Amino acid sequence: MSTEKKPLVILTGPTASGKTALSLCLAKRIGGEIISADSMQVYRRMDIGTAKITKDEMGDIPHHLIDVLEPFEEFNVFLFRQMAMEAIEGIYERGKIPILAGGTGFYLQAVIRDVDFSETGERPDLREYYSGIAEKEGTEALHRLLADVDPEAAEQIHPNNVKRVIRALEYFAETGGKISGHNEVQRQKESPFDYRYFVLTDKRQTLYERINLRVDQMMEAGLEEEVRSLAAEGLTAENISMKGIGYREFFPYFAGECTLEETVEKIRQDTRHFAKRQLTWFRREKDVIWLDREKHTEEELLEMMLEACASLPGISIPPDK
RNA sequence: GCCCAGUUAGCUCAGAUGGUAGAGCAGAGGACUGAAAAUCCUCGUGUCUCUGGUUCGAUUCCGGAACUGGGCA
Repeated sequence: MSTEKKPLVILTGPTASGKTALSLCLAKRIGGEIISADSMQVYRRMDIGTAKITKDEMGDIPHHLIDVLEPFEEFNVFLFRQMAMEAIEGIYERGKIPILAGGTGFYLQAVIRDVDFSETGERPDLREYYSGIAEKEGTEALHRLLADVDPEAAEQIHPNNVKRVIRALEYFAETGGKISGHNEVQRQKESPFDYRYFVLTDKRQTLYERINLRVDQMMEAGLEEEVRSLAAEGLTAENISMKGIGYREFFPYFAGECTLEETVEKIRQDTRHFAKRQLTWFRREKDVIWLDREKHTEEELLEMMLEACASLPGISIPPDK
């Protein structure tokens, strides 16, 4: 038991698994504040498509990292980690427990494992240069460039995964070092937190049904209008915010390239695929506590969480009522 | 009732002048360390509708049946 580690609760799971509601219950019981670990809910005016929690639903539980950016602004892990760490510090000062809630596994990992991204930034010019090479000479040619400077990374990254090949090359150009080495160092790090990592899940079929239903509800709630007005602001498929599911699918429709029905079906498909990828990510994480809706009621799940959290440093869980 | 077309993987369809078949989508698994709701990798045996016939051998050719479209009455 390392006493200097700070308490941290993670509540995640695939999209539409019901994280939001559970996170509120938990926050109330353990005196927590919620930090959204979601790459899209940070954007203002993207409410329906991100299934963002409303002010009403929040009640008196403070929420962080929601509605903090304009949709044309960039966002990435580095920024997330920085903002999340600041929020966490503030929560400790208030004597509360931070609850990281959201479905972006990569972001969660950056905080839990204390991954340092500070030594290099983004170089749009380099990215453009390298993607030019990929286009003109082929992905294999680009991959060979990486093999020359960082054979380990080249071996780990598939030639077709141009985005990651570019990042590795960008890293080398910026620092003169190998990204494979950087990753190795970060992987060895011990977490600065005493954390409980909960993953909410359910039977695959149930999850998919819920996703389909939720997409319909989003459409009824006016998703199309939401995306239209964002597009009217000048946002295009190129903006990072518009890469979000439920947004990017509309652009071909606006351009007259497909029907609304096709668009909606595409959103359902993309969301299902996304949920599947999330599950793959969580399965790989160690130390996760699975909360299976197929086997337990919501009350039981909450009890399981409270029990697991009881041993966290500096926590006090008053009995219910 | 007659004529034509179709019936092949969960779906949409391709295909072999006869040697038991393959794409896309769906689905499944995986990777992931400054785009992560992103990006990328891997995985296809199914009574080729049924039934007779021809044939060494038929899902492929011929006959019949069923079903589904379309047309004519």
